Amino acid sequence: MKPKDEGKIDEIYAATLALVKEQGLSGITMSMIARKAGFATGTVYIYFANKEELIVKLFDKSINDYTSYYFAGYDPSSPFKVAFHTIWMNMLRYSIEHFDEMVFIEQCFHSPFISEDTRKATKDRLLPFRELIERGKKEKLIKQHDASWIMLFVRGSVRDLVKHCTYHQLKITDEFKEAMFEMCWDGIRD
Amino acid sequence: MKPKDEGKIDEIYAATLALVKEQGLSGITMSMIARKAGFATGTVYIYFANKEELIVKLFDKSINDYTSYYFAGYDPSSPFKVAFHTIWMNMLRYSIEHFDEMVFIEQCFHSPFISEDTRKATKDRLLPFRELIERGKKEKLIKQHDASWIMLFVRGSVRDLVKHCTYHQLKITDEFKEAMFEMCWDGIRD
DNA sequence: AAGATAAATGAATAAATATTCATCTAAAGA
DNA sequence: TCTTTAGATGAATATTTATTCATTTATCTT
Repeated sequence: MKPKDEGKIDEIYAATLALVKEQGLSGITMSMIARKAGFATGTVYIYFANKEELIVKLFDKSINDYTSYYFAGYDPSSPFKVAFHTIWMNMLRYSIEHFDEMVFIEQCFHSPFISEDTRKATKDRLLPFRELIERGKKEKLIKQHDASWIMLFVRGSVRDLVKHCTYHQLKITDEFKEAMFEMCWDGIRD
Repeated sequence: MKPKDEGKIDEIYAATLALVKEQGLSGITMSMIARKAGFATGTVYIYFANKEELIVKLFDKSINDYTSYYFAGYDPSSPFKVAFHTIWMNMLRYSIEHFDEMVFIEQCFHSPFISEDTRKATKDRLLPFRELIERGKKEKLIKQHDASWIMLFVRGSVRDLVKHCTYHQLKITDEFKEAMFEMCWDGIRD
């Protein structure tokens, strides 16, 4: 018998992400995905029962990717600013290297494919970040605001920044990264 | 003869925005829009030649709304921090009061309806904000970074923050607004 | 090398959606 | 009031898109 080529799943995912970045979730069809991945339309249905399953599985994978990126190399026992810097740079790196995933996740949040519950569950994934913020508050290094407010403040700026740079093909230099980090840090520090 | 009821256009717009917020641009159909607005499907085609025209016109209107909101009551001759505060609060107010428009604009940027050129033209609308930032740099009140970087930093945090509050039905108190403004300001000031 | 099995194909079919249009109102002007 | 005109309707049609399936192809097992 001929074995399933599991690598094809990743090619289908990649094609879908590329198309969503270009056209949005509303602009893509199963045959476009197949063509972009280099297969016949029917092949996609060997790996996914239907369009919804494809979207939902890709969403799960994307959420996993993004969480593991955020906390890569994060050592909770290191000094607060070091730990914060690690996570901040990880956020930036994720947004740059997985820009299409980020766009896809955002689009899914406003789509019939992803439920309210799934969206809320996603927040829990950021628990380690929340704990770090709480620690920073306890150590009196950052402002005593609600941790959610601080997380939003930090993540929001990272994301919009990467979007802008990607759309305008601006190079994200180390100087730029450090300038942005500095603004974030000055914003939250006590 | 029976006159066209131009008020219907706004009802169609409102229905479209509401649906896009719930379902995303991918999840809406012309008959859904008509039903939500309380008309027959065909009625929508009296006011708009087709779906694309509806989306594009609503996009234009939304972009106009958002620019006029941003600069409402803005007096370029007032002290820098006052002027900045005005625009910042306007951004926040727009994001809150026209949340669905904001979501719609974002979705349009990744859709087949809006061209690359249109997207880029949108940036020019923020020229007065850019000029204000340049002035702040000249007066040595804020950091000497590229104005784009500072604009991104400011807008990104406002938007993500409103999204979060809307999704979680959190009340946006005056205390919250001031805390967020303070973080932004501390982030950019020299 | 031959048989068996499941993947791959893409044209055919089903389902969903956009758009039209014959018919029916409602308002304006005579 | 009557006529005229254009808006409103929603069922019918056209178009697009998802999904299936008979056929072909590739790989594994013996």
